[in-house]
Amino acid sequence: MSREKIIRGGIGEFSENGYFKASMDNIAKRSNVAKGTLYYHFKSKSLLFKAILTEGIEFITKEVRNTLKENIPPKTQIEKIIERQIDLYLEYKELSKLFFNEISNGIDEETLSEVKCLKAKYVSFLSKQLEEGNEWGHIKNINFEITACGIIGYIDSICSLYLENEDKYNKHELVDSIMRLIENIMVENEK
Amino acid sequence: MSREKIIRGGIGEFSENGYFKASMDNIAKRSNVAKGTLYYHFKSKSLLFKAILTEGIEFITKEVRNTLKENIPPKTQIEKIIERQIDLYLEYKELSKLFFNEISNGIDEETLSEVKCLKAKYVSFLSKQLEEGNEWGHIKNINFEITACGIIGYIDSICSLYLENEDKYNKHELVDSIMRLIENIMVENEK
Amino acid sequence: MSREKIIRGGIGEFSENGYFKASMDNIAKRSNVAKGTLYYHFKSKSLLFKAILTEGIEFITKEVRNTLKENIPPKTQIEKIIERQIDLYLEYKELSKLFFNEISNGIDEETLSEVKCLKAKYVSFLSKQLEEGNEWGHIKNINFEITACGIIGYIDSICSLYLENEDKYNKHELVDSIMRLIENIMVENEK
Amino acid sequence: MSREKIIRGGIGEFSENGYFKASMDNIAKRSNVAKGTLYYHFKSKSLLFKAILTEGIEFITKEVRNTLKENIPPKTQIEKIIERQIDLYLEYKELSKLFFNEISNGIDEETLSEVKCLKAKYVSFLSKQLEEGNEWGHIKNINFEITACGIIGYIDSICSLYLENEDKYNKHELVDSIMRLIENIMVENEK
DNA sequence: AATGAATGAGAATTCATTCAT
DNA sequence: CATGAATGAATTCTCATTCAT
Repeated sequence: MSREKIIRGGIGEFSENGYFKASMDNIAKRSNVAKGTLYYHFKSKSLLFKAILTEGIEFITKEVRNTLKENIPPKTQIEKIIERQIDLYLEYKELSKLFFNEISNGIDEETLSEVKCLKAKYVSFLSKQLEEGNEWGHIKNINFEITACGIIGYIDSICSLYLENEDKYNKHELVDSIMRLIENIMVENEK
Repeated sequence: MSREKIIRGGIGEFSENGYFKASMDNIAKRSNVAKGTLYYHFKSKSLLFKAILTEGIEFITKEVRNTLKENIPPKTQIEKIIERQIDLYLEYKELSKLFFNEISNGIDEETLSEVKCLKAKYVSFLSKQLEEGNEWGHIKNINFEITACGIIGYIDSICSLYLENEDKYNKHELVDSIMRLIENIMVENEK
Repeated sequence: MSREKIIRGGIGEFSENGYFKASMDNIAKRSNVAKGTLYYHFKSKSLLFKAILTEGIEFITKEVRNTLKENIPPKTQIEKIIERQIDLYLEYKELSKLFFNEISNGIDEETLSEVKCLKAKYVSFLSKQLEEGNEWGHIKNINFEITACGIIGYIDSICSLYLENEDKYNKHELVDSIMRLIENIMVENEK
Repeated sequence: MSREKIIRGGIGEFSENGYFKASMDNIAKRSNVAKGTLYYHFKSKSLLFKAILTEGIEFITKEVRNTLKENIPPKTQIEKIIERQIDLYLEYKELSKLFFNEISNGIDEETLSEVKCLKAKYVSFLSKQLEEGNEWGHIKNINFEITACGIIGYIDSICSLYLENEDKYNKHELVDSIMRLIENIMVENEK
């Protein structure tokens, strides 16, 4: 029970203040547990952070994977994936902010590298989808790892823009702006 | 003289450790000045940070603007800009890491918003280039602000990837991966 | 337990060195607690100072009030009050020095005004005693607030003098010197 | 020229913020001189403070002494002195606040004791006036040093009260409240 | 499992003072 | 006489972590 409360409280505190300005005191308050309880469940601040990030990214990856369906054109597949990721980003914006922006310098080496590994896996997953899609397409000579990584940065960037100007932009425009870019490397075979 | 030394020392310390883990003590040591000197030139840590970021982004923006030439096709124009930005990112990687990744939560409100403003101006600049380029092209219905913002996130993301795996990837692949994406929205008139 | 130790240590340090030269480090040492403990119990130096002053003046006021008895001539009443206050001043000289002398400029606005309020209440209390006493006496046209305030300044001033020259003066002379002054405005009815 | 400017600037800064919160930086700014100039004229902060206090008290003492006239009744003499002191207090309130309230703990031992000496001299002067006046009067058994010291505390206290509530009280009430107290120990011979 | 008082290392910041010009 | 950049010791305050209950 407490563990769950702490994870939720931690997501809020970390995403609102960033890893460093987040304090264990505040997390305890937000979670309605005593400070000692934090340390009963998690050995340290950075381990709590890692747990949140790990569980968060696992959840998001699973959700995105669930959009995969068989027998649909790869272009549509990619589109679905991107659409789903954007939706998840906007729905779980706190978690997303953590995952995409708080993985920066200063966090202790070990945690940092484990989290980077999680992110790399996600890039790898998207990369494979692109590659697979491309097998049916006609564009060669593209480095899919790089492109996948770039697309994730692209999505992060525009979702942040959207969240800061929710009235100014339209959710559809986000997906559109990416699809416009990648549709040409994902041309169907029959063409 | 001292001021210059501090700016240089600050860039190193901030980009290596991030805003929060960076300490004024270390900055003083790196800069070879006494701690008090830091405060003689900059009223606070966050103001030093802001100064570094402001001067840094101004330098980068100016450099990128210098690639603009008249009478060349807009697609080439954009390509030059992106190429230049990637080169600058990789050359001034410390500064770039600061500008692209350290603008996150936790930094004090005022500094944060001023820095966001600087970034927004940069997005705006790129956006205008895209728009102008497009006037000669044939694709409509694209939100240039969003696309420009996304492209910047894309560049940041792949440059970081590159810097962490310098042996694995090739600098040309970076530029390529973007150009492949945007060349289709930047088709020349005569087509 | 710690809180009590800190209050005691704080009284000593503050009265010995004044608010500004008193250091939290020293207070921690005097109180035999770690520096962090100070901040666990009191949010800041000025809040610790305020707590000490507030609790101190409450104690003193209560003690002085306890000297009030019914059915004794007002002149005697006043005499008892003044005698008691002087005794308390000399007994709790550290606290008294704080209350009477350390409420000066430089302390942060909020603390300062709250402490001034405490002092004003004390003036008010003495003023009422004078006024009540006077109802039985014969002197009119005196501003009791001003007189009460002045008497407190008088007491402070002579007690300080006494404490700095304990061998030179005699405790009785202190009370005497005031009573000689006010006995004429506190003449009994029957006269 | 500079010296004079610094003294004036110092009085303002010290009385507004107290000795400790006053900063040499601010004094320099208020005085329109560079910080180095401060140290050209005064070896240290506490020596500047001492200079201000010494010159100030000398000025005030001289002014009060000037009210002395020959061949007037001692009671009237005392009254004139007190009236003059109150007037000076209110006219030079900044300086007065310094002289009466900023002589507290924390200031370095040497300066402190010299300033205390100045104050003692002033007490002594008033004491002599009381004593002399009394020779013509009829009250014995009073310690004039103590009474003089108390009266000075009384005056300080009520002047502070007045300055904080200038609308509430009347300047005449201040003098009155003291004279009412001391007139009885200053009865003329012929009575 | 859970608590919260206590800790102390580490950080930012201040400011009187110095000194080369 | 006057300056102001540079200094560094001292100070307040923060906060992750521990531990007895």
